[in-house]
Amino acid sequence: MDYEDAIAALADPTRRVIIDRLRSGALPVGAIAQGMTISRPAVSQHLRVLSDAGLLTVTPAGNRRLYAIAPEGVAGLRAYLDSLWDDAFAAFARAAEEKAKENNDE
Amino acid sequence: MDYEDAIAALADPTRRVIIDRLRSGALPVGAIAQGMTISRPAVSQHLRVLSDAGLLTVTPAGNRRLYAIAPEGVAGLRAYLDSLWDDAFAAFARAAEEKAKENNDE
DNA sequence: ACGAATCGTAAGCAATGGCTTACGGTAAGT
DNA sequence: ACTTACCGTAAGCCATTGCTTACGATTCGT
Repeated sequence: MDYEDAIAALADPTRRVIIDRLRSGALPVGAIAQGMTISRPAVSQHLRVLSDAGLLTVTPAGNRRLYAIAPEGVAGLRAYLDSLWDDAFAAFARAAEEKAKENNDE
Repeated sequence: MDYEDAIAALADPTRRVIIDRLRSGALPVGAIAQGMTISRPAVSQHLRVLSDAGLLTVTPAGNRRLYAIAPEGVAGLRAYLDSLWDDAFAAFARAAEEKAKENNDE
């Protein structure tokens, strides 16, 4: 859907670190910020960007808020890249064939 | 080469427009810049970023320089996203099962 | 050999983005 | 009820980035 926001969100290295920490499952903000060099509010801001991009889901659990990776958001990006790869490979193969024919002509 | 540079390069909307123009095959700089709102040097700068990220190949052809999408660069990004999707989906399924068991207990 | 075309690069400027500190708001513990 | 813990938001600062104009280098056409 909005793969554009998703790719912009994942372009930031810090946000990829956050995503990596959520690979094994949902975590509250404090646990995510734990051991990171930036402040907790900074992490919150990054989480906001990732959620807005559709890459994370938020589930309030009492005192805390659990963030988890949204598979659908990742799927959107995959669809874009798959389409891009199909076209890129087709164009590449076509160019290679073109070149082979050229070499044959001489 | 690095998927990190590749995703950062594709995060820019203007650079995605450039990539889209190369989907059907290689083009010289002038043809790419044709019809775009930004100046030709600006396009050159974007092409530089995309090449450095391993997303484009450059082949000098006499007076001009032909830019084409590098399938390998796109493949690197796909690998990262595939890995991310695998983990995200596994965590999602695990969480769903966890929740189902909870509902059973009461 | 000379002029035109194609393209990359440098310098400078305006805009965007990420970080920190400070603060407010809600839920849990006692 | 009061304190503590957890978290989001606002304001401000600094670095990065994307754009333009100006210039230099290389190649094609005549």
